Amino acid sequence: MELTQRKKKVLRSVVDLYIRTAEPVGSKAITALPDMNYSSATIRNEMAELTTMGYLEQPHTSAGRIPSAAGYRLYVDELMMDYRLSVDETKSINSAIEEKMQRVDKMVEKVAKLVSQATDLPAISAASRAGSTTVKRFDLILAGQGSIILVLMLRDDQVVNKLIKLPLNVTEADLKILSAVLNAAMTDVPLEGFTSELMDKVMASAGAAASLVPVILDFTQETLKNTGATSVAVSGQAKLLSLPEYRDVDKAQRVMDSIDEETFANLPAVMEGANGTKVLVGPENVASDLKDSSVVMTKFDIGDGMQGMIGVVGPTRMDYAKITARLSYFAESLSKMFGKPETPEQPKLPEPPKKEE
Amino acid sequence: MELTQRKKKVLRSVVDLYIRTAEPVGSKAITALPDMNYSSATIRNEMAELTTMGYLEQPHTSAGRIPSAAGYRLYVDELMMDYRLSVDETKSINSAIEEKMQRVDKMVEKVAKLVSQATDLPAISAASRAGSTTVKRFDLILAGQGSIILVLMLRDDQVVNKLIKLPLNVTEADLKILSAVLNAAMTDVPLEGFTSELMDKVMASAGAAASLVPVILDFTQETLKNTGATSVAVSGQAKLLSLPEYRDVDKAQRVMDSIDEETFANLPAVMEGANGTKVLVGPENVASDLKDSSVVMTKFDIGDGMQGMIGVVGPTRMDYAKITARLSYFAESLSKMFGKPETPEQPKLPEPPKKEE
DNA sequence: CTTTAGCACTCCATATCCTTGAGTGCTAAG
DNA sequence: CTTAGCACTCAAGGATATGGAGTGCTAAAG
Repeated sequence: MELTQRKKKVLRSVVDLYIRTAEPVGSKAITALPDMNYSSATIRNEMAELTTMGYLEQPHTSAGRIPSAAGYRLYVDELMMDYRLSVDETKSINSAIEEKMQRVDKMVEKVAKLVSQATDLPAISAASRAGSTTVKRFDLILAGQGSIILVLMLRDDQVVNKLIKLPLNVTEADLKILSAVLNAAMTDVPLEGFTSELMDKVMASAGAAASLVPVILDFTQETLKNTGATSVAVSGQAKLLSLPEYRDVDKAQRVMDSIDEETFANLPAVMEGANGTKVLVGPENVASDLKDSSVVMTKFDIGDGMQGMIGVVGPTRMDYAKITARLSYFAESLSKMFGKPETPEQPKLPEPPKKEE
Repeated sequence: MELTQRKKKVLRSVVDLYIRTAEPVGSKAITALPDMNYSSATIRNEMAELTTMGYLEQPHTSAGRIPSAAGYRLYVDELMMDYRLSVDETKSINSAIEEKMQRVDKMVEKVAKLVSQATDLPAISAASRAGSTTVKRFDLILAGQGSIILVLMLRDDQVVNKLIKLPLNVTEADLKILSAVLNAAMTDVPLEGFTSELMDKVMASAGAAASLVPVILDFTQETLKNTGATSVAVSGQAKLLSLPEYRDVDKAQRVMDSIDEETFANLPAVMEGANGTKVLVGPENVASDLKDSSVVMTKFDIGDGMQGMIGVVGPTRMDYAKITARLSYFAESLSKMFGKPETPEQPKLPEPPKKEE
């Protein structure tokens, strides 16, 4: 059965009001709204039908109505009005983003904090490398007696290093040989390719510095493993506590516990395919403790083949329009910031001169 | 006025009981204790005196007593019995620590989580470099056209790197010259020494690769600045909510908000001088929102001239004996783990053979 | 056929009162 | 100095009343 225009209007009003007040909405409150030229009785009839249709619920006979999960779903998909960010909001989001962010996990942490501040809700932020990488280049630096610095440059131009200290006398020349061997044999080898035969082969031809090989390859494997990993950060859990739905400490705790890094470690997977912002209303959540909370999330681009995700957790009664708007804006700004290829301090590329400053 | 032996015993019992039950302790509960061969009336007299002396408090006339801040202080300083960790406890702490920890900030995060799990309280963990370091060695690696990897080895053997991409053709030879210049001029120079004269001088003698110099020195300064910074992590805030003193949501929120990274960023400073474990009881805390919570913290050694700190936040009624024991054990284990110079996979140092396994 | 005024009814929230019991302080006897 | 005894206090919890917001239904009006 299709919803009449008026039913939609009533439903939207109920959800809007409930989002604002967190109290069951009565027919009278609806009639008070501008643009609602019906008596409370009419609204009551409409609300009664919306209830039987499953979009509204009644906590008890003589209370107002609250939206059901289906009601929220419909609201999110069709009913809610676009929320336009105010200049102040975009400004504060922008200024928040402009802070310097250096390493990926620091960045993830910062972003989580910023999103939480911008939405006044607990936020999570994650970044993960799409596929696994390989090593593009090995370098070995002799750095004093018994100290060797291993520098790995990965396919995606990420560079990692490790200081190796061995009570072992190796010469510059030995290292040259070893690095040549490594570069010949182990570059472009994915993690799965680290077979013991291959490693033995390297070992055999490594020359004087052979005893370094195990350390080097261990570290390399470790690195390849890690760069595939997701880093996740959570911020602002305590914000839940100021919302009336989480006055119940136990509930709050359960929710806060499930907003843990692990629970969301696989969320980027959930985002797979979906583009734009995704909303999970109450029971649509997998984690049982989130069954009466909602999650809003968006992905963004970090460049270098990495994927980022930001999201917030809040009561099912959250201001979806506002929150999704802020989140999308955030994601867009972040994509703009990171998505581009890195070109820092470049001494002005020869570009067609433009007038705009 | 000195406390009699019996008063101390009573006070200790009250604190112990209150820690266990979180309920005001009555005279009868005390008499029920083993080793308390006095009637409730006697205990009442003692308790009355302890109250006038300021060690105990009465929520209202007809309630039992709870320890005052002064009471806790005395308890922590003199009264509490040493808590011996059970084998299970040390085991679980050890196994928790044994997980691999790689980078400093990852480590800090992990430790916070572990401590929180071990104590069932919100935990913070911080690490900071004592003084500022200098660069021990510059290396430049040519990694394809326009890509140069800068590798800095710091005084404390920490190694950092940065990939520099410039649309610029430099040769291996150019880099050799540049790195020689850098190593000659900029090693062992503290952050304050980065004067513009010095930097100009380097720039002048840098040869073909001069345009790299600003990027390199910027990054170097940035690095020196950062390594001095403290990294802090918090974990397990939600654990507060299961404690009766934080049933009051507002209070819980205030406390959780003040267990923020920033508030504790300067805590390592508080630990300055103090060695061993430090306990801040209720009003002894600076942050006003922590005035009725307590903080227990310990520092540990990370080696490389770094200082670490772990701490927990909880109700004033926390099991100080148990918590300090666990924390100290944690700190010791961490110190053992990090404090030593790193000597991995070392093929057995020649040591006087010992029988103990 | 739709809308609306009117009214009886429901039921939660809040306030009020009462009871119960743990715990105290004091006194007087051991 | 210790302890039994007793009157007193006061928070916590249960029971009961009351007010009010909101509903559903009916019947009249548009």
